Amino acid sequence: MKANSKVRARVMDTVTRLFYEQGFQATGINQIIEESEVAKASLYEHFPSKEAILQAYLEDATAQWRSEFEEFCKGKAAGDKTILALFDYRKFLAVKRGFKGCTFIRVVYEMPNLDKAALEVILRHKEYIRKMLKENIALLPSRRSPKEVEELAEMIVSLYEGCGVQSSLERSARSIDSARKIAQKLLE
Amino acid sequence: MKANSKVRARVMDTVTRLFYEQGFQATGINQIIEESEVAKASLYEHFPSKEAILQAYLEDATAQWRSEFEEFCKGKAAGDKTILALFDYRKFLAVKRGFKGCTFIRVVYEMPNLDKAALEVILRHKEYIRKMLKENIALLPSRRSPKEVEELAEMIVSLYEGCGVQSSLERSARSIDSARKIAQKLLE
DNA sequence: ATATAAAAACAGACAAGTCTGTACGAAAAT
DNA sequence: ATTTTCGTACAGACTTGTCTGTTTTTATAT
Repeated sequence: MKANSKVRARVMDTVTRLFYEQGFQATGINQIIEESEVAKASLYEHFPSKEAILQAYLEDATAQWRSEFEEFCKGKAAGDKTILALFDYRKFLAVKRGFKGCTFIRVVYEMPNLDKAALEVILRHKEYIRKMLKENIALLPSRRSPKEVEELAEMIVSLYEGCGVQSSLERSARSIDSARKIAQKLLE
Repeated sequence: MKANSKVRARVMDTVTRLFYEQGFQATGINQIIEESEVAKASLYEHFPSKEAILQAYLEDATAQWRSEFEEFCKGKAAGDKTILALFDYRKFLAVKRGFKGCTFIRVVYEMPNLDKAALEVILRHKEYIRKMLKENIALLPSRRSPKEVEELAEMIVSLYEGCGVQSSLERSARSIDSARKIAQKLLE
């Protein structure tokens, strides 16, 4: 009964909060066990190391992102509406969490020599977004060549990542709103 | 004779390398003094704390960035050529340093509760870039309203920051090349 | 339902090492 | 002669991870 244990869930809840607020390195094992209300021995029964916690966290967080985003898109038409929802979701998260930037880029930037497996999870996540963009761009009324689709997707990815960075510098949603408007124009 | 001391310069050279390669937190005082070939007492004679080293590093690095970028623009016409040089310089740096992203965003993302003074230095730097963009956009032959200038600058900032993030994920210059092309098109 | 066996979570001490920053007197440079 | 740099020992607090033994929970058998 290790898989559906409550220890794992409590640890994940805690690190989801702490890793985002403080960063991975600034969060110690002792703080994790204290705030999860879990014994140290129990934690190490579930995760062999702090690195393993990070790995599990990234897997959970990317999955959570996708499911919440898909929820966010419910009721929205495919095409431009879904693409714009990407910016709406980013804004929603940024406001909720105090403009500290993208969870995943944060990890990559904090640890330039990141574990290969961890980077893999993040790349897969970003690939999911890119694919979603391309599919939805292809659905738009104005017909575009594959090359044009590719280029527009690239541009929206840049806008998306760029406004995330910018909003964390300014600690405001201004750049996200702005990026959304620009994207809207590009999608016409 | 503290200002033109060699200790300060050697420490700055070392941390410029180490902070970028490993990150600030992962770089210890002991590693700094060892690789700078400086005694610990000497280091603390020049910098009251590790935080102070970070502050001096950010000031030096932003100043260095600007002077090197201006060197990079020498011989280039004002307007679109200068704006595109921003991407060329980013590519130059990214290739040279192994695609670990923007120096300054790295610091912001690594330490979400960064010192106010340190954040100030970074914001000033990013403001410098934005101002440079607006000035050069205004010089372009196709006349634009102030609002259009503002919006185009915003877009190029996003492209610039976005491709920096993207290139560090992919560990390649592809996204920088791509962003440059898109910028070129937008500037027509 | 109740007794028993097995699994899981517990609290906390401890090891072994890291970290930043201070203090000392000696050596070197100006 | 005065300032700077040096080497190094040290304090004190922190780090991750291990280990021990106890208590609680869960599953099974009667």
